[in-house]
Amino acid sequence: MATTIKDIAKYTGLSISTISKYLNGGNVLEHNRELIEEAIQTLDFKVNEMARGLRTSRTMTVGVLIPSLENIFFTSIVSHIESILLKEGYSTIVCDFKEDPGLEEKKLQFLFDKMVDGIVLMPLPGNDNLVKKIIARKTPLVLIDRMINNVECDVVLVDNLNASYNAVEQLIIRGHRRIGIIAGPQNIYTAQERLKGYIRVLEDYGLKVDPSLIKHGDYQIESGYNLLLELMKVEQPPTAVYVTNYEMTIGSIIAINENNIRIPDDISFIGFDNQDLARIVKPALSIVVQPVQQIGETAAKILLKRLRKDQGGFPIVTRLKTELLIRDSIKNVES
Amino acid sequence: MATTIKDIAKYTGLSISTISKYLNGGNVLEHNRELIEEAIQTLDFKVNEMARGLRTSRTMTVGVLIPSLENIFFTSIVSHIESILLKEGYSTIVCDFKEDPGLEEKKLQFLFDKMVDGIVLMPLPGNDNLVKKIIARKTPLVLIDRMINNVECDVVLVDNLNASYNAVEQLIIRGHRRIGIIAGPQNIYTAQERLKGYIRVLEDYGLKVDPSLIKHGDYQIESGYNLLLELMKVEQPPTAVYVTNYEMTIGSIIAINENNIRIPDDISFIGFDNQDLARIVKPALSIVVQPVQQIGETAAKILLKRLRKDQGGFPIVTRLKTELLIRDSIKNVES
DNA sequence: TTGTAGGCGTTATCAA
DNA sequence: TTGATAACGCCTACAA
Repeated sequence: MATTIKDIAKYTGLSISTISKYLNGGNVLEHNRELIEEAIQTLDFKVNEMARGLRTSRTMTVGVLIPSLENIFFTSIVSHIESILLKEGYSTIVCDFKEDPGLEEKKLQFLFDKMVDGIVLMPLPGNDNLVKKIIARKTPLVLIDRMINNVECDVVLVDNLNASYNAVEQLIIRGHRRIGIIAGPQNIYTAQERLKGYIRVLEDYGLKVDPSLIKHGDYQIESGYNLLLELMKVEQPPTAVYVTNYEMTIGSIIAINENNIRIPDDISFIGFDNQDLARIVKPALSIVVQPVQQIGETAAKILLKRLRKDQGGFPIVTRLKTELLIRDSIKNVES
Repeated sequence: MATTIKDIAKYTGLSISTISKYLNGGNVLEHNRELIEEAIQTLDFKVNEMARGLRTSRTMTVGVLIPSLENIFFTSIVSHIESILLKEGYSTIVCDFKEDPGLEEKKLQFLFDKMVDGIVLMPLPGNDNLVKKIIARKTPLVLIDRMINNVECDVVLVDNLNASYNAVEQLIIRGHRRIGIIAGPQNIYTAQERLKGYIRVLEDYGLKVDPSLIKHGDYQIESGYNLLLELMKVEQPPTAVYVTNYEMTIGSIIAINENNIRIPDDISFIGFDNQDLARIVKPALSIVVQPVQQIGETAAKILLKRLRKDQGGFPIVTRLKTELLIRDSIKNVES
């Protein structure tokens, strides 16, 4: 049997309620404090979270809901969330919904049933009412990666617009005038932002935006593969291409390899997200790198703040900067 | 306020204990059964796991302890574990210990404090007493990826020996006689097995095992990089190399690219673990693929069995087969 | 088959 | 500051 408050009470000769008070930060005579601490040490006492939870209806548990556990971008964010929360005694229940909206709802219900104290969510598009549901239950919530329109909520974003802007700008500076983009789904927030950055920088530099150079994929490997080939078949093909997520970057690279397209001679290339990838591919890829650690830590810290009932600054919208790694996949074009 | 058994009792006019009995699979009059089910539906009743847990000292929670959350091999196993457990109402607390033995112990303690009902562990070498600790507490435990000597425990393994055997055999069949291996740490079980398979197949085919062609790395990218270059500098370099985990495969590929080594002309290559990688690299890589889904599902199912107090077949040692994908990275050597 | 009553380990209220 | 006591929601003898 595990030791309980009762045991501590016996050991110290104090009452249960005094021990409980001490445990929750109340004032206790110096002498008693020492006594209690000694008892806790020697008896190896740990509060029973379930009993406590039953009384306080707090579970010291938070749910993290992400689209997939087979995606390094997501899991490495989770990893950083988890280590922050753990320090405060919270355990993290990770659920993925395999990119399936139906599952998203189911898993959320699961988390509700488990009575998590808070939730970190990376929402799929179109499921905005899920977010509303969470908020309606007053469960503290931090969103990651995208905002929901007309809903006030703490959110950690990446500055996708400027990420694109800076990436494409480097291509322009190096003389490229026809630049293709493999963008994401039009209903996904991050995809919209990344596309906006592309368009804006072209406009800022007085270049025309050619719709035939804008391809919308679904963020999966296959569409990266197909769209890259489509781009190469355009009447006047681009001299450079910018791919806006990890999976499509992989797909594009596969297409490039299988079709003997040369980087950067046939096409200059900027990809997204994964540093290892950048080095594996030859020549070394230029990529936009997202600050996964910061994303995770920021989300966790905001959630902890809310868990403490601190509503300061609500809603906190954090926008983190990406990093642009320029490697050997970009060619200078003579003008 | 959430609805409780009490509410169901009121709604149905039955007593709390009858409801409870029903909930736990006891016999109830057909008429009452329907009544209760109706009440549960309309009042949207969910048992309070904390109250139940307080009584039964079960948390309906299992802990999964893996070396890292930034490794697709691990996280995709976790993903499959999680979806099986979820169906049975268990939530999964994932902890990673960032490849740090100190953390491993800490996180385990965390799981104990959270009173998880069971644990799935992928243990680091040398921390065998952790496993013993878990067993001593009688917490159901399933090991993944490696066994512990002199300890009886359910475990899900991959047939690493034959994985290596088959991979290297393909190289031999294609005429290779000097085959290098980038093996893992000598104290890691899987690494030992993979090396054994390499040695055995060489012996079976009457080839001599040349120690200068066996390099031990630490399963990290960097060592894959270094060791591949070392192998190429051996007096009589190998014509083929077999790399025994994902990270070192990446490292090797980077080294190959940066040094303009050609696959398969300069060297034939078989890597490990990641299917995407195989396609990204040009030419397409041959690789050993581990059955991540089976690993996860098997582990989860065994754990569930134990959670049900079913000790049948203890200890269950499952050994799963790998798959060998042969692609374009292997050259036929004329003899 | 159903109901009564006690207790799981904690927190919170109120007196002392 | 401390202590007695009543919940929190559920399960489980035991009695009816």
